[in-house]
Order: sequence, then C-alpha cells, then structure tokens
Amino acid sequence: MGTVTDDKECSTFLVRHAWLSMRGVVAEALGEHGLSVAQFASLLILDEHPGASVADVARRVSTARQSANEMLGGLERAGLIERRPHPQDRRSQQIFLTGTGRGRLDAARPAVKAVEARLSEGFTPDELAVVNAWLSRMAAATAGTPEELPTL
Amino acid sequence: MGTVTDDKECSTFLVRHAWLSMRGVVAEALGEHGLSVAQFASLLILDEHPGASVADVARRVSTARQSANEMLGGLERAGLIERRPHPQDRRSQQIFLTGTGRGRLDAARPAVKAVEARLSEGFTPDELAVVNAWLSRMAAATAGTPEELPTL
DNA sequence: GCACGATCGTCAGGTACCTGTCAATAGTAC
DNA sequence: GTACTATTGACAGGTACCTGACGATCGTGC
Repeated sequence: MGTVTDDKECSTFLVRHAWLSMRGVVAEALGEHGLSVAQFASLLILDEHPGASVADVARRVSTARQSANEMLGGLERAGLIERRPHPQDRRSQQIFLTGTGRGRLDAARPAVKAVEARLSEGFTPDELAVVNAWLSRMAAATAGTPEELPTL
Repeated sequence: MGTVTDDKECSTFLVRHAWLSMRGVVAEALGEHGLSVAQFASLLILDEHPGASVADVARRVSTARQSANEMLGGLERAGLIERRPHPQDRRSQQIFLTGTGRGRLDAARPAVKAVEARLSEGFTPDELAVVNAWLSRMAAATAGTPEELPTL
C-alpha cells in the first residue's frame, strides 16, 4: 500500500518516524553492551555533567523526575553510577559515573557513533549542518509546558 | 547549566528532542480542535486511505494493533469515524471518516500546517528538501523489528 | 528571626503503550 | 478436498511513563 511513511502532510510525523527508527537501530547496537537507550542517554549526560542531580538528569533527557529516578536506580543497582549527598544542598544528591560505568559508556559510545555515521552516509557535511540546525530549531520550539502527552 | 539540548554526541537524541517539542506545539494547536496528536495522525491516514483496516492504521502510525484499535474506538465513540465489515475479507473491517470526522480534520489541518510552517520559517526550500531527505533516510533505516522498546 | 515561593527526592495512582495469546478467517500447496 | 502458514481483530497482563501530591530544604524578602 506504500512504504513506511506517507507523511506528505506533516514533517512532525516524519520526525517521529525518524526517531522511532533511529531508536531501534541504536538500541540494537547498545544491546550488545547491556545498555538501554535511556540508560545510555543518562550515562552520556552524567559523563558531561558529573555531579548532576536527579532533577538535572530529568530535565536534560526531557522526562519526569520520577522516571529519571527509577532509571537511575537501575543504573545504581548495576553499579554504573553512584549517588552522594550534595555537600551544600541537603535536598539533592550528586550523581557520578563509577569506574565500571565510565568503562561501559566508553565501550558503547563508539558503537553508537558508528551506526549514526552509517545512517548519515552520503550526506555532505554542509547538508548535515543544515539538518542539525533545523533539528535544533525544532527542539527549541518547545511550547510552554515541556512535560505532557503520550508517546504518539 | 546549558540549554535544552547538549546533544553534542548523538543526532538520535536531537531528533528525539525535536519530536517531543514538535509534538507539544502541534498538540497545543490541535487542542483547540478537540483532537489529540494520535487522533489527528489517524484521521490523516484515513483521509488518504479510506477503508483502511485497523492493522493498516497501526502499521502506518508505527504502533501496535491494540493501541490503534483502542484509539480508533475513541474516534468511533466521538463519531469521527465508522467501521464497516470488509466486503471480501471477513476478518477485517473497513474504517471510514464520517462527515463530522472529515469536517474536524479539514478544520484542524490548516492549523497544524500553520504551526509547522512557522517552525520552519527562515529555512530555504532547498534546505528543507535536504532535511526532508535526511529524515526520510532515517525513517527508512528501521532495524529489523519495527516494534519494540519504551519511549526514550 | 519569620514567612513565602521554588525546588529537591519520593510516594501513590493512573494512563498509554506494548507483548503474548486466542479463535476466526484467508491464502497457498498439496 | 486437507494441511499449513499468515493475518485480522480482540482479550489479558505487564511495563514505561506521567501526573499530583507530600515533607524537607533552599533562597529571598521582610
């Protein structure tokens, strides 16, 4: 009846299909490293922002504090991260990558970069820059409330 | 600490942020028309493919048959679509837009196109063509299993 | 000092979505 | 015809995620 996408109408749904597809590909690559896509995203953030709080992570991955906390719990049980009480702010806790966590991340990162590079094969750097600019613009367009709504 | 996105690493997560953001904007526009994003997507598909089955719709929106069926139930209760038994295939049923359904869709469509146009303001047609090509490539990269995994 | 709003992590509950399965039907090979 | 596989729509159950609230803490203004 047609291919995967007949989003003649809305770029929004084309972006959704792209996300779903890329998530699938990345997940497959991450599976061999024992990581989920969400876990990988969190490890990336914690690598770049050591000592971030649960709320920080939640904001950066655009998810609810609760969800982030649950998933960080998984990472903690797996020994990939550790939580320490914040020295100044007694409400929050700082989260750090453990040695094994960093190792796992450094092992997985090249795999993800590889599949992403393979996906973008054939596009020139200029074109990719345009794509990046457009996606950034879209991501910045967040309408008022950043948190709402089901998946589709 | 930074803006919404520091996805220096992975275009995958940039695409996700773009999707979440666009979904929010579109949802806001659709709210005034009493439609959810998922409902709007289904109406679009049914407009373009009248008589599609539940399984057809599910495949096109990349969701489970069950989810599609539940949501179509909502649209049916709202009187926007109607299901008829398929004349040849006694397993499946054909789904059609009702008059009110088509009216609702035709009212909502311009609103969505407007917000999407506003979002892409400032990009040249050539650039948008590149973006579209890239997104299509991504969407087509679906790894083996089309169905799996949580949201993030 | 005290009061006020904002934010922290967390608990309870709900919703959206998915997987797995089923009987019924269709399509094909034999 | 029968046998086998694939597909349809539906049911049951589970998981991921979210919303809404809570006490505790912070920051600021008074």
